[in-house]
Amino acid sequence: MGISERKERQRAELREQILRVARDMVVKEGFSALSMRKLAEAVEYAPATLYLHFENREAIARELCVRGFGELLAALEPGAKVTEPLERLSVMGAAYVKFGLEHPETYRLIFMEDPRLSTELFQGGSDGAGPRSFGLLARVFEDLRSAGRIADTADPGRLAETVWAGLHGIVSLKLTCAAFQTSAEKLRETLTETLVHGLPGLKPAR
Amino acid sequence: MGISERKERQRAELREQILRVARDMVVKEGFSALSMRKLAEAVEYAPATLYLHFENREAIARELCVRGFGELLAALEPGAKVTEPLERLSVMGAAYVKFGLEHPETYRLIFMEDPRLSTELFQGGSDGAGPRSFGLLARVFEDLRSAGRIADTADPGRLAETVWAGLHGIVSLKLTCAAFQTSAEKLRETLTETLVHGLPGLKPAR
DNA sequence: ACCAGTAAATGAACGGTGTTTACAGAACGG
DNA sequence: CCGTTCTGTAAACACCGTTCATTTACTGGT
Repeated sequence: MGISERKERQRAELREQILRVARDMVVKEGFSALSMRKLAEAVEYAPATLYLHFENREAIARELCVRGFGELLAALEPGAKVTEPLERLSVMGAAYVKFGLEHPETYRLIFMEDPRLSTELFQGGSDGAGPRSFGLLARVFEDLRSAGRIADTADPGRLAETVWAGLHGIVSLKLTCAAFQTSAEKLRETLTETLVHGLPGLKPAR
Repeated sequence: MGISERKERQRAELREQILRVARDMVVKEGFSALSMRKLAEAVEYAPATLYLHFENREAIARELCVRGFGELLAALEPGAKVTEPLERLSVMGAAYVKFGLEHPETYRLIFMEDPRLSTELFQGGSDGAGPRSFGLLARVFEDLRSAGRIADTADPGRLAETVWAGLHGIVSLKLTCAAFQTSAEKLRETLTETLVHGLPGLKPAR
């Protein structure tokens, strides 16, 4: 009875091929250039065939989102192993920014296009790539707190969200407003450094 | 010879009406819902007529961008009058975030769509809304430095870019990833507070 | 070996999109 | 009054995502 298995395999294979080609199109020319007709042409099937494997264009984009986020998570994981929390913050932040700049269209797809594309990434208890990667960042501050190195009143979750927002701001501004002069890496450095130590040499008003 | 002036006036009026209706469409349903045909229908002209007033759809979007940024600048200006620099940072930051959340589609158009839409905003010496509003933020740190309240070595421009990126990160994440739990205003507060004073009660590793 | 039934694939259509162009009409200056 | 200039448009072009009736291919059962 290996025959239906082969069919299942072929089905999965085509699905995979569609996603591969779709990914290429997005990476090369952005999400808006992902056309169902061109995609069908590229995989050498009729447009209607795509709808046997995906509900619609958005479903393809969602799948690309999930996989893209998986890559982002993978890019963050090495840095998460650094022991010293503040150094870890630095390394992971740099990895995040690097990923965003090296995969601009993937990053756009996940974080800058339609909210519907990314919602599923960020729900579901603590499994799911979204909460997982967020957890990696939050642990920096949990570790600092449990080591008594920051105030007990500090909220690790909120600090992590703040850092994430800052990193995202750097990447996404670089991707849309070429105007910013400072390099992304220097901005990232200033961000983490200043978030940790405050403004250099700050004195109160007198 | 008031006749050609009247024509000129009528021409400008139609142009303005097109922009008004286009703005409404964008504000209500987002940039992607801005259709030349629907726009033509709404102003009761044939689609081709729109091309007598704008080069193409993108040109309309660019104009909306410029005006939207003008509104943002106007929203920032009151806060820029606050004397105490750190309080000014707080007030302006809050105004920025408020603007982004209250005009999501305008904000998206300026900062999260095609880079081509916003490029012109950020060039041209120190005139232009882009550099002007950036200057407002940079002055916070210039003032701090010239008052001897932060280190001479601190770079006001870089600090301003960092803050801007952080604020933008907060707004744009709120607009695309509903996932984030903390409210935008609390994130903004944490961002500025922490950027100024560093992590609360930080002690070095021992 | 044939037949029924199922799954895969498609051609053609529907209703949209931005944009161009050839043409019509009105209004104006001389 | 005529010729030019400006305004406006219908029609077409080349796309787009999606649906559906129909055909094709194949497989399990007789």
